[in-house]
Amino acid sequence: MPEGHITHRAARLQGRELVGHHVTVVSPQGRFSDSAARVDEGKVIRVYAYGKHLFYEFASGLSIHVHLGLFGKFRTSSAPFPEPSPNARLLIQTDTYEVHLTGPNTCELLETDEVDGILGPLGPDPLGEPTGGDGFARRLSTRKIPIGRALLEQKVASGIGNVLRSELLFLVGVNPFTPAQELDTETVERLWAQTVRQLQFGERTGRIATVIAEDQPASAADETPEQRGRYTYYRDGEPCRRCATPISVNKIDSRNIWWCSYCQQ
DNA sequence: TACATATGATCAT
DNA sequence: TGATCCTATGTAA
Repeated sequence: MPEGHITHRAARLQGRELVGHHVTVVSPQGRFSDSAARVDEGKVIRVYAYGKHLFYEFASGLSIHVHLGLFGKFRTSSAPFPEPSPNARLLIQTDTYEVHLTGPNTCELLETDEVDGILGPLGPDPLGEPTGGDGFARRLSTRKIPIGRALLEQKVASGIGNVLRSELLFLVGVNPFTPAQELDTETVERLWAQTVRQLQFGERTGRIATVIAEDQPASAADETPEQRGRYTYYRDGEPCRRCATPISVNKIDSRNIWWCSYCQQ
């Protein structure tokens, strides 16, 4: 589920319903109960995302910090509300709308300076700061590690996940194992521009889909949901949509990365 | 019933 | 590099 587009989309859609309202905050599962009680009946003044982090800011100055991790999911509903899962870590309700959160990596209550401590180390967010390309380039220029690894480091750019890193490197024609600092300026600029573009598209649609019309197969009936609309992700052994070379897969730091050995030399 | 797997990140060694 | 945390789902046994 969660790359940067998901948190930004969640912040936009949930913020529309929650900001300005006094909300009920509880933790059906129990592990966030003490914190929930401290903001229960409080007024939400802002819901925002930075990279993969999402914050609900209350008039009291306290903020709920959520990071979905690999398993976290939001479910939102209008009244009448469904029965909450007993695993729900967090449940936020107005009279007419609710946010239901399961499986987050992080769900904690923070003071303002603690929020700053979370945001401080993060690299530019392509959705929050589309003009952050210079900062992105600066951070890459000192890294000897493979670009495929650097893209997942949230201090390089915040919001890129495992789907997008494979797709981005295909779109700019770069081999994932190229040392980050060896990329030329023009390539890094194209990489940033694609990151902004793809995350913006994902924010609007709720899904990372990178394939342009002329590369789109006539029938996608035999494609899995993971493969659909993507050049490389989960397509190992399948023909490249541009050159028909079978897509390769390898591990970088125990996570799969897919690429085309012809288009990305 | 058990196991594998997943768009993440941290901490210990 | 490996262990660990978090949840849901699909497939194997």
